[in-house]
Amino acid sequence: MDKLSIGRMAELNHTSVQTLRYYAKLGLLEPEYVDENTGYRYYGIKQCARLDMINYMKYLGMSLDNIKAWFDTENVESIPEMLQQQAALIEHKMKELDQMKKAVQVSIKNYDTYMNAPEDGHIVLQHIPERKIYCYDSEVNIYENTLETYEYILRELRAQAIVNHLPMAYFCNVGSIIRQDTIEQGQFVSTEVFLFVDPDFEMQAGVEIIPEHDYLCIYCDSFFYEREYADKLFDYVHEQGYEVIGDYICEVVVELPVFHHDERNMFMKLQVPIKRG
Amino acid sequence: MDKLSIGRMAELNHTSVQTLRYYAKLGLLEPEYVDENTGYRYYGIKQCARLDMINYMKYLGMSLDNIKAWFDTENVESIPEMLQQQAALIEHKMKELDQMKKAVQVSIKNYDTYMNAPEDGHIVLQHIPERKIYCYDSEVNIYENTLETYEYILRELRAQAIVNHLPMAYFCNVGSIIRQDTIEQGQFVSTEVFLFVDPDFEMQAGVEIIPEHDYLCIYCDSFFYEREYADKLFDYVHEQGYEVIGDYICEVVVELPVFHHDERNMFMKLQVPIKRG
DNA sequence: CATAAACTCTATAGTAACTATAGAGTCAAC
DNA sequence: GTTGACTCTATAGTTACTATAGAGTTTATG
Repeated sequence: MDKLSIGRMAELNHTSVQTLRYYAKLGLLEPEYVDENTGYRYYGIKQCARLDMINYMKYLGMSLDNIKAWFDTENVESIPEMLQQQAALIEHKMKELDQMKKAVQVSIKNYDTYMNAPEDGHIVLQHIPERKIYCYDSEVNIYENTLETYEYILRELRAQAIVNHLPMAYFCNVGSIIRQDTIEQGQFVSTEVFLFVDPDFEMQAGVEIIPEHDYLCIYCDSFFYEREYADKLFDYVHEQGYEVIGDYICEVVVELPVFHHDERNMFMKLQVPIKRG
Repeated sequence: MDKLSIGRMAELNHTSVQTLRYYAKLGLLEPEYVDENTGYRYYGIKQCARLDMINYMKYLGMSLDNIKAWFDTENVESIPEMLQQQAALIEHKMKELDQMKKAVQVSIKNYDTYMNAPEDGHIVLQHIPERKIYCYDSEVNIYENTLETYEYILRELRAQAIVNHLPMAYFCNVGSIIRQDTIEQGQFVSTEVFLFVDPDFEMQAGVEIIPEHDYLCIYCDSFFYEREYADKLFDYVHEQGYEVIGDYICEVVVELPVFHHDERNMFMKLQVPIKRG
């Protein structure tokens, strides 16, 4: 008496008939009574308790397999431990999401920069606050070689970043750097690439701070024009009587998911810190 | 020249050969050159750019299908919009995780209460701070009927909670309530069940506050002994000359995932607010 | 009581983003 | 020329279900 058909049971518990059949198959929740002739499943109302527990454990992020194993052992003492594990798991997922959120925010900011960038080739003066980067020295001059070398160097930077457990999120904002002394020697040579990290990222080998400064900036939409545009930038610096007071940076603002033969399509912001000479 | 075998390409990009084959099959990243005779895939180093973009978009939470659709349209203008969508999605997931975290914390707290509970049948005086509950009146006396009726009433409470968009998280902490006036009439009758909600849960129909008070409490490990234990509690109240100053509450502290015939196995904390008479 | 509508059964395929395997063929080095 | 490492296709498995087909059962209505 008081047996519930599978449909009614599903309805009462806001689930589907298929789900109940699936649970029955897994041995997670077997109907109280099964008609031998028709194979019809009939549940007792008290079985809702077990279904509630399944749903609750599912909600805590456990897999059906785990839940079943749980029910099979019926070990009450280890409940707090498993709850602690779930708490840790949730904490971990939250951190991941936090990283993702940051990554998206950086991308939004960068696309905004891209959309509102001054005309290509136009030089602008801009105050840029302090930034933190994670640098990798490839010991190969980026500008002596092709886009292919650059790709290899980027792979190495990434490998380094992975080895040092930097979150994936940072990978959307890379750049290359030419040191002040190299520039002063009139050379356009760089062996270092970097990625921007959070201001609160811990200091360690490879991590350095780029101080706040006034920068002269020029935007450039192709890897192949960087040199040309940078020359223009430095010409301007000298023409206007500015003095270079730090490293030159080529920041990749966005990479556009539009490919010419699968090649990178980058939008870069070339920048050099200056003061009135 | 400079073609990468699938293994090398996988290695450079910290992914697996199968993944690359899978992407090729989906048309997401097709090798630059495929040997007609052997079917061997060969990639160009520049194709890493596309793979980077795939990984980045994946990291933002997009599906491969979406990514492909994206590449196929190559619509740069809608990038900010899609980034905003991803941001919203992440925000939503974070809220969900937050609820889960709360649920786990409540469970941890409850199991702690359970593990450290005074001896079964022992009466203790305890100060309990203000709590907020979401109440549902079934209009059926819980104590006149069986566990089965209780199950049905719980289903109704849950249905109500779902209609009112209460998060699932709250469902791990339910109880029933007997109003003060009913008790004063010497009746042990309740038609109301509830679930605890966050202190910051918005006030609405069904939500009420249980004020802070000193409570006499007794713990009980079976649905069937509630009446008996509650009697004991009230006897004690009178013996000791206390005065009941609010509603009686039967709080289900934990439900143990140990089933006798799939039945609920509850650990309850019966509590009545009092003052010195 | 007959019929129709609603329900249930089993079995199979599909979902997403891969991983794992078998069995056959290919490449690079010694 | 042989070995070992690599790659190919094709298939099955993963999770927690959903969807479907085709057959049988229960319930409501006339």
